[in-house]
Amino acid sequence: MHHKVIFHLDMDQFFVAVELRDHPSLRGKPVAVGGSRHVGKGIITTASYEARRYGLHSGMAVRDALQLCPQVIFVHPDIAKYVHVSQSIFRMLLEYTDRVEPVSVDEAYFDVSDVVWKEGGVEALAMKIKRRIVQTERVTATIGAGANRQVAKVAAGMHKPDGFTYLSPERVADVYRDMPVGDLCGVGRATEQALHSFGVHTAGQLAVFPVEILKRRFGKWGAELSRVARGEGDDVVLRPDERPQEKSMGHEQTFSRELKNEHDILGRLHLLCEKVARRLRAAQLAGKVVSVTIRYKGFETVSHERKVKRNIQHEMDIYPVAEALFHEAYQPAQLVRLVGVHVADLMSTAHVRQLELFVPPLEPDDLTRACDDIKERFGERAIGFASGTFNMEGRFLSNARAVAQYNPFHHRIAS
DNA sequence: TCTGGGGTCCTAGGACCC
DNA sequence: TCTGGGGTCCTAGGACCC
Repeated sequence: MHHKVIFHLDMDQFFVAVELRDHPSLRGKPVAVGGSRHVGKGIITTASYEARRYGLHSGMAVRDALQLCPQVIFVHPDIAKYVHVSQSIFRMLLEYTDRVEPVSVDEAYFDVSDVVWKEGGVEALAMKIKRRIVQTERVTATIGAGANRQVAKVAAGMHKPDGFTYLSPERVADVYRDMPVGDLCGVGRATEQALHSFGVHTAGQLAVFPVEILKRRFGKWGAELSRVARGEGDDVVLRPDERPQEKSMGHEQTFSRELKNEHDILGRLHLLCEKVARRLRAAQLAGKVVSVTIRYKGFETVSHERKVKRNIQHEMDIYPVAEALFHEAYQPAQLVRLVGVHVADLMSTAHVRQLELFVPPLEPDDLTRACDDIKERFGERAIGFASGTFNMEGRFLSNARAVAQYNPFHHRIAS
C-alpha cells in the first residue's frame, strides 16, 4: 500500500506579512499586529521577524512586548482583509485537490496524493504552489509535507519562513530522534512537563517509551501520543462537503477594566448573547446547551452550563438561561475580568424542524430578521431588544460603546 | 509571560435506570 | 436494603490548537 502525501500550508507571519505588503514603510522594522501602545493592555496576535529577534511572539502581553522592544510599531488588525487574502489562497489550492481543510485563517491541510506525481513530484508541486502564492498575493508561505497531517505539520515547522520540507516516512525516525517532544503535534505545555517528569525529552525517547505507562497517565490520548512520536498519524483530509457540523458557538470578552457592578456585567452578557444568537441565525443553527464563563481578576475561571429542553437560537431564549447560570456561578466579592456565553449541542434548523414538529416554529420572525439586518449594516448598538437593556441606569450605552469597538477576532473563515 | 478569543476533545464524578 | 454491575446522561474543568 502506498502512503499518502499530505501538505501543511502555513502562511509566514501572516497578519504582519499582509500589512508589510500594503505598507512598505514598515518593512525591516519591528512590527506587531494587535495591541496598542496607548491602551497598554491586551496581547499581540503576530510579531514580524524583526520583532521576534527581540523576543516578541504571538500571544505576548503588550506590556511585555514594550519592555523587550520599546520601538515596536503596533498595527491595528484588519481581519476582513486577511480573510480575503486567505480565501484567495485556499481557493487556489482547490485547483489541485478538493481535499483542502483550513485550520485557521493562515493554515490549511491538503491532500495532494492524486496529483503530486503528475505535477513532477513533492518538491516541484510545493514550489509551484509557493510561487503562485507570491505571484497572486505577494506574501510567502511555508509548506511541510508528510504521509499524514502530524508529520506534515512538524515538517512545516522545520524551515521557516518561505520554507519547504518533505519528511518522507524513511526520514521521520531520523529527524524525530533528537527532536524535543514539545515540537510534536498535540504536545503542549502540560503534556511536555509530564513527559519530562518521566525522563522523556525527545520524540525518539517517547517513541520507545512503554505505552501502558502513557495510557495510565494520559488516558486515551496516551496511545495516540506514542503513535504520533513514531511518525504515525491521521492521513484523511476532508472535502468541504464532508466536514462535520459546528458543535458550539460562543463569544467572550475581556474588559479593559475589571467590573464589579453586577448590572454592568449583565449588560455585557446580554450583548454577548445577542451576538451569539445573531450568528446562530445567520448559520441556521440552534443549540440545546447554554454555558456562561466568568473569569475573575486573578484569572480564576469558572463556567456553568445547562442543557435546556428545546433547541434555541434567539437571545430572548438564551439570555434568561445565561443570566440564571451567571447568578449560580458569580461570587460578588470578586472583580470580573471576562464573561463569555456559548451555545453548544448545535443542530441545523432544518433538522430541528423535523424533530420538533409539534412545537412552535424556530424560524426568526420578521422583527428579529430586520434587527439582524440593521446590526449587520449599522453596527452593534444601532438597535436592540428592550427586554435586556439596562438603560434605566444610564449604563447600557457606555457598555454598548465599549463592546461595539472593533473586535479583531470576530471573523472566522468558513470551514 | 500577568496572560485574547475562537474553537475541539477528553475526563471524571454523580444521578438515574435496569 | 448493610447492595452488584453496567449503561447513559449531565456538568465542571482542563489540555490543546491557531
